Amino acid sequence: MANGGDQFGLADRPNSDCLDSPKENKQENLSFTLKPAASPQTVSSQVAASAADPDGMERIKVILHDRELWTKFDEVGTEMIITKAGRRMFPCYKVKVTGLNPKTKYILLMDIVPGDDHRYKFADNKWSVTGKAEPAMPGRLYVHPDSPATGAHWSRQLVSFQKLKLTNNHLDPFGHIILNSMHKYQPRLHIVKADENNGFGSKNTAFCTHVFPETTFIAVTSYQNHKITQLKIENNPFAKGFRGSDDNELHRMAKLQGKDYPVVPRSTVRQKACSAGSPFSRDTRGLQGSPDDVVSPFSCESGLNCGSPQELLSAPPVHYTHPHPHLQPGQQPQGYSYSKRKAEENCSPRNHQHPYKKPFTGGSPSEEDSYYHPSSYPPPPPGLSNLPTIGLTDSPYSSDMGQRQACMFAGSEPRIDEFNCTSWSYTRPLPTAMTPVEPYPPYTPHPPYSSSPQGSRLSALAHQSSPSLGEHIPHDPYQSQSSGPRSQSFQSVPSRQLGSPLREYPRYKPNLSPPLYHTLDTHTHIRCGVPEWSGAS
DNA sequence: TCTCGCACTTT
DNA sequence: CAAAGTGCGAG
Repeated sequence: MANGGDQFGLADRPNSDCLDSPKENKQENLSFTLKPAASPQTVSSQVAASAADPDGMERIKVILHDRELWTKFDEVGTEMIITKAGRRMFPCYKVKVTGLNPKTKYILLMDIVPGDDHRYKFADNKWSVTGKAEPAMPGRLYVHPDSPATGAHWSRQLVSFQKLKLTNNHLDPFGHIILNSMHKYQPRLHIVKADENNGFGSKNTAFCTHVFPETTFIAVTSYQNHKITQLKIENNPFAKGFRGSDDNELHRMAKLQGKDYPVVPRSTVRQKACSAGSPFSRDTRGLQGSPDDVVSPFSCESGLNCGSPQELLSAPPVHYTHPHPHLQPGQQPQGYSYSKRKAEENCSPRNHQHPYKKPFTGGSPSEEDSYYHPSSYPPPPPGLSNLPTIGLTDSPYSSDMGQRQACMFAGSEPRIDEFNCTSWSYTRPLPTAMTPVEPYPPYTPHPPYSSSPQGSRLSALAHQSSPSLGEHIPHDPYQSQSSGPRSQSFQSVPSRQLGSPLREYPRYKPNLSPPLYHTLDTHTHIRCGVPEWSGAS
């Protein structure tokens, strides 16, 4: 249980000092760059940042909605069901975003990256590492259906990613995010500036990434920890039928069972049985490797960044490894975020777009619209730089399509060279147009995603295929963070500064399939740029 | 472990 | 009312 919080070991994060934002009720995440002088963010300071942050990305703050609920799950060890058809996440990922320029258009998207390189098992009422993680799959991005939209739009109300679905089907044709069961993951939010001047592809594309450690979870095909089952039943309206408190239930159960069984809902029973608490909290973490303390989440390179998300993605650079952590002065407490200014464009010719195309068999996804896009995976941000042009200007679609979802795939392998360039495509909802070419990405054993540009390089160094956050990092950046004040604040790092290396995912072989890239006209693929930050170049 | 159909729920 | 999201439990 709660012992410490996460069982995954994620929880504790360093508290960074960076900002502490006021965490009071809610904490907000602040993102700020840590530029050297950057002031922490008070509001005022944020404003001031403009010079250095022309795009204002550093002023963006993101607050995780229902953080208390996320924390409850996190303390037990959040599990998210993954199914062939796709399963929503619960708790639902919703955020409040502030600090956006009301008139500027932004694209909000999410991706879910490996939390570490391990495969887990749940035995003896606790999670433990059983081996090395499977190669990551092609990373897919879930573009919020309202994208692109103005800052005013995003700020008006909570931004919900409730339609995002998780699947274990490597050939998923719906554009859902593909994950491996019994592996740990970390959702990330990316905010990409999409103004008219620079469509996605432009080199100046600015973006920032926000990570809330308490949203880390282990993907499962069926719940392992009864406590999680219970929390889901108690909090998810759709599972109300399993709530057992009442007699009703018992009766109900009886009916269902039709038999003589005792009629107590299992979950209830289980719970009780287990109630002892989850042992694992800490244990698990140990598993992860991170010693509890450890943690430094991210080391900051220049001191600037501290754990940038990127890092998360990417393998931690060398820095990472540093264990201990104490946070460096720039770190932050709760979530972290980083922002990058622009990516340069280098596109490497390489991107392969991989053509795979397959007919979309699946029939059209009924779901609303899913689109796939290749992208470089992980490093989102970096990649982001290349977002396709959606309609920045206004895409006609945007609103209409409110529903559509877009996904980007990671496509090509990101190797270093290549990886600089990422291509993204964005599809619109047009059905026809959209047909994904390849609906299914072939499953590649290795994932495509490498993330960051630099990553590639680094990665090489790092080598590890797994990018997981945890791994390199002394594990879980989050961990450290989580503990304290979690969530909210992030660090933002200027992208350039991030030198992070990224994690690399197993690279994907070109042959394998690149992600699909299809493209219809609609989407464009934008450029690849290398993020400045990339490597240290 | 994972998949499937089920009854139940929300939307 | 229909569609879709839930966990359950047998296979």
